[in-house]
Amino acid sequence: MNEVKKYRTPDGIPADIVMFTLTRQERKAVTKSLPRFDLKVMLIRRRSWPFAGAWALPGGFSQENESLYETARRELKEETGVDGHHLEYLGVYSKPGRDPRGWIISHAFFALVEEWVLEKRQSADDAQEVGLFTMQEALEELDLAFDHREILEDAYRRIQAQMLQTTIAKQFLPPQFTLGELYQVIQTVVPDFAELNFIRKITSTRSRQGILEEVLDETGKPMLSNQYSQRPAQLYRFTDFTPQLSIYT
Amino acid sequence: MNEVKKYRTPDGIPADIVMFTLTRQERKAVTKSLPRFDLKVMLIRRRSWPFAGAWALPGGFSQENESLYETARRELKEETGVDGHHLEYLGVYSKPGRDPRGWIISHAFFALVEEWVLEKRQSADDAQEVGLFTMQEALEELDLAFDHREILEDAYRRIQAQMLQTTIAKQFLPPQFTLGELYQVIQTVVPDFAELNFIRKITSTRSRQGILEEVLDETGKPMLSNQYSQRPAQLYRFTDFTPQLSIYT
DNA sequence: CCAATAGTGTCTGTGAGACAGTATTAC
DNA sequence: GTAATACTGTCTCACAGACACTATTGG
Repeated sequence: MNEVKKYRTPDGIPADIVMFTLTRQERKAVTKSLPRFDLKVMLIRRRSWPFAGAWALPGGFSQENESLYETARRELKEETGVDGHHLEYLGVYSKPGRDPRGWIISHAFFALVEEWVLEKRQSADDAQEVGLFTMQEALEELDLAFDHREILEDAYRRIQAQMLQTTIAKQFLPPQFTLGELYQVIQTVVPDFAELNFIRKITSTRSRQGILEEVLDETGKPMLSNQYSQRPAQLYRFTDFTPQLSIYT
Repeated sequence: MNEVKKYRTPDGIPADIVMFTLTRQERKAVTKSLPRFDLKVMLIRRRSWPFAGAWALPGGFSQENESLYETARRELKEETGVDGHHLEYLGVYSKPGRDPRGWIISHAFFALVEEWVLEKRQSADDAQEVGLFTMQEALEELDLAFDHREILEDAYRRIQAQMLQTTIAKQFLPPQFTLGELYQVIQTVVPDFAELNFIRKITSTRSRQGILEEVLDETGKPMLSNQYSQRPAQLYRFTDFTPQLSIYT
């Protein structure tokens, strides 16, 4: 471990960011109805070699005076104009030959961003072509630059696992929400998720001392919302509690 | 992304490996008894600057023609003399100043290794001082080099989560094992784990179509073992099934 | 018989899963 | 009334949790 500098060192250490957002679908319903969403990812079109013209994940090189998380945070802020988003490390991509420019080891992060942030970015930036794509479009119809398809696949798997095992759903929800909204968000990210008795289970005794709690108003009465339904629905919020999952219990 | 080589680049990209093993405790019981284990980690004592004399995780620098996983695999094989162990990526450690030698970004992995492999290594290598330490010793009593204490803490958390959420327990078990053995392994890694009705739950109807299956002999009769108990116990093996955990179900 | 592990019996309460039915309210 | 969502009723079966009890067998 003390032969530093005798060997060849990498040519660059970028951080690439998978920026997820939920976009709201247009719905033509005669009465109020629950929003439906699409999970989308932000990509930028490369203008120069290599992979000129291909879509790629936004990213940038790390500098000596910052950690990789700080690199990612800086890039995310540069891309969105907003700070404070959920940003999480995904992994390292270091396969030889992954970047024709040389020995370049990329660190992937994923971020959860509100729709309006990316839309603003999309319209504001005339220097760079920016696009929002569904997972299917990005994974099956585009030829992404570098190994970004692999990164995106990993990120997709990760966000799906996180959606079911953690409370990151809150990143896509207002502080208070109805169970219908929560269900829509989960289903958007994990289409296979189907729980017939979702309300039952999430409000059952065990879960009641759990991840969600009812929102009460000043007088202690349950707070309702009829934003998405005729019949008002109970508002919930996430607690600080994160359950420990186990396959053995 | 096309300004490569104009900027300063890192001075080295090592992979550091947290090598976990279970060591068998001596037990003085009058009859056959279940083995008790300690979770231990392998450290090596540094001989040169920086942190000369301090204990550190084994590791080595990545080369241009290999991915970081391959670096880790190579280092693991060099350290143990054995290939094919469970080896998993843990994360990147890139805080500025973490290594006085320069801009050095480390990638941590953790590996699960059998006790005998490390014991052989320990006695065979007279060039390097090698030690096996319990988590408590390593985290509370030693001053580890670099940020290796932080890495070790992360690895400990990770292996505990993995032990409960995946079937890596099988890495510490023979292909066929009794439920008592499995319970000991889980409890060694996750001391908080306590399930009064462990056998009940793991063999209940739902779990029966689950992660474990009974081992049968050629004639279809259940296979038993009395290695650790007077009364023979049913042998089990892990299936290929890995359940999807969710906080919403 | 004893020690040590490997189970089973039993009881209560609660959840899972399926699906029908009722509630609410803007339009 | 209708549409859309938000629940509640009801039923069966299985599991969770607690703890006592029986089973096995080498020494």
